Parts: sequence; structure tokens; C-alpha cells
Amino acid sequence: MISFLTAPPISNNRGSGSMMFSHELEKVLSQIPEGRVTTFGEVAKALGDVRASRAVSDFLARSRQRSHRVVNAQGKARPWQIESLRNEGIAVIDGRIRDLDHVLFRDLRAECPLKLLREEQREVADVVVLEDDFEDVKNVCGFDLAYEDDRAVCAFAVVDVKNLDVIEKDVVVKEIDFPYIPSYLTYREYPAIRTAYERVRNDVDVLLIDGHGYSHPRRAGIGCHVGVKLGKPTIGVAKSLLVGKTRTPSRVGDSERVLHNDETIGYALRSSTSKRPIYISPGHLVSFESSVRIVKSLCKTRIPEPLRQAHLAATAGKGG
DNA sequence: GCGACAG
DNA sequence: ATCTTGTCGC
Repeated sequence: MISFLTAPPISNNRGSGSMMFSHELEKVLSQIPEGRVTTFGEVAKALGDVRASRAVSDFLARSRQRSHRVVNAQGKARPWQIESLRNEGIAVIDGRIRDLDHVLFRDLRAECPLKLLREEQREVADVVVLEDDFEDVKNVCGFDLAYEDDRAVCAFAVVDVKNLDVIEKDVVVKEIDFPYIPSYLTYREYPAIRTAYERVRNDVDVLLIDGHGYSHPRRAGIGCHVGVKLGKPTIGVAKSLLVGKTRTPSRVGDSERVLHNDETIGYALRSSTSKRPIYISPGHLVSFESSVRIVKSLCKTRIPEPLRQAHLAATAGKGG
């Protein structure tokens, strides 16, 4: 007989990143009573983060399960919503709901799935290692995604550091059910990156991800997530800042620290003659110094070769 | 009006 | 990220 104390845990899926956004959204939307409306912000709060309100708006705008009972904080309704709202007895004047406060429904109940995801990010941040865990860096693999409707094309490119030649590249197509929400990028893109990673045949020493690593509000950007989940040295490379402040590096090859709450969270590197720097931060098993040095050695243009080549492959893969 | 948040 | 034509410049 197996004691429950010694038995292995049964599918512990808590915050595993398997949240299906459309399903969670539907659970919230179904709570809005007939004759009442709510706002994108209220829905976002029910999901666990008011900052997802724009994502809720975008998602509902294209989803076929769009509800006519969700409007913006000003009570402005879309043309296609107006007839349905009036049929429920809601007065709409000049595209705007009259007396919004009177029909506004705020008692949405949910398990705040985004809050669970934030907790998972804190767990990721807790195990991130900001020290080098590799010998020579011979091959670097970059990942990038391109989108078409509900599908993502995820490409990878393995580059030989010696000559910056591409020695392997491939693409995978994956269904996407998570919108872009700032600071939750990993839940949109990681599943596709993982699938693509499983197809890499060459030995790779370092992974490059299109997005931030440590330079994230919870120090758990997609670079950290990928590194921790795959157990590989990983660096995040972004084209704009998510958090923090920095200065523009004056000369090509120069870098400046990115500071957030008095902490160095990454570096801005002027990787080309372009005035716009790229932002580099460790994901996992890499130091700040090595992150900058490695990325710098991979730049023929503003974007390091593994990412630039992956981007080209992903974009090319969209057509079929 | 200000601030502004990867892809 | 995506929507999008031509155009300016190295």
C-alpha cells in the first residue's frame, strides 16, 4: 500500500502557464447580467491585472466570442454593440451609454489567473542564476516569432560564433491562445519556443530570446523563463525598454547600465550606427558581463545574427 | 493633460 | 507583433 505521504504528486498544474486565456475570459464574460455592462478594466481586474485592459479590448475586438456587454471606461460602444444593448433596455446616445454608472456591473468573480502567473514568475526569479555556466561559446541559437491570425510561426537559427554563419534553422507553427500583455510575454510565446527548441539538432551553448530577461518588473522576463524551464544559459535581447532607465550609449560598441529601483537590471548596447540601442539582460546561467560580451560579438547589424536570422526565417515561414 | 508598458 | 506604398539615402 502506498501512503499518500510518500506517493508522487498528482498533476500539480498550479500556475503552470497552461492558462487558456479565452476560456478564463469566457468565464468572466458569462457573469455579466442581461441589461448590464462592464468595462475592459473591470474584466482585466477580474483576470488579475488591470494593466491587461488593453489586451482584453484587443482580444474581444477580433475574437468571435466578443460580448456586446463590455465597453470602455467612458461608456463608448462600438457600432455593432448598439443594437444588442438597446434590446436589453440600455440607452445608447451618440454611441455612448447614457448613465453608465447606473448599468455598470462590477461584481465579477474570478480566480485571478494573472495573479497566479505572477506568482509563477516570482518562483522563476527565485531560481535564476546570474553566473556563467558554460565553457567556450561555439554555437548560439536565437528564437523569434511571427504572427498570422491565431497562429504563430516560431523560428530558430543556430549561428557559429566563429564566422556568424547559420548552421541550422527551422520553423514550427503553433496555435496561440494568450494575448500580448506587457510583462506576461512569456505566456504568449514560451510554448512555441519550447516546441521549436525540441527540434534543434546541433549542440548549442547559449540561447538568445527576443525580449527581456532579468530586466523585468519581477526579474522574470521571457529570457529567464526560457532559461529556467529549459535549463540552458539564456540571454534576453529587446529592442525597447519594459522597465528601468538608461542613457543612450554615445559610440558604437558602448553600453550603459539600465537601472530600476537602484538596481542594475541590464545594459543598453549601441550595437550599430543606429542611435537606438538594444537592451541586453541575463536570462539564466549567464552573467551581465558575459551577456553583453556575447551579444556584442554576434552583431553584424543592430540585431545580433541569431535573432536577425530567426526573424527572417519566421517572417518567411508565414506564407506557408 | 501626463504617463506610456518586451512582442 | 501587425496593418501598409512609395520613397529617401548610403
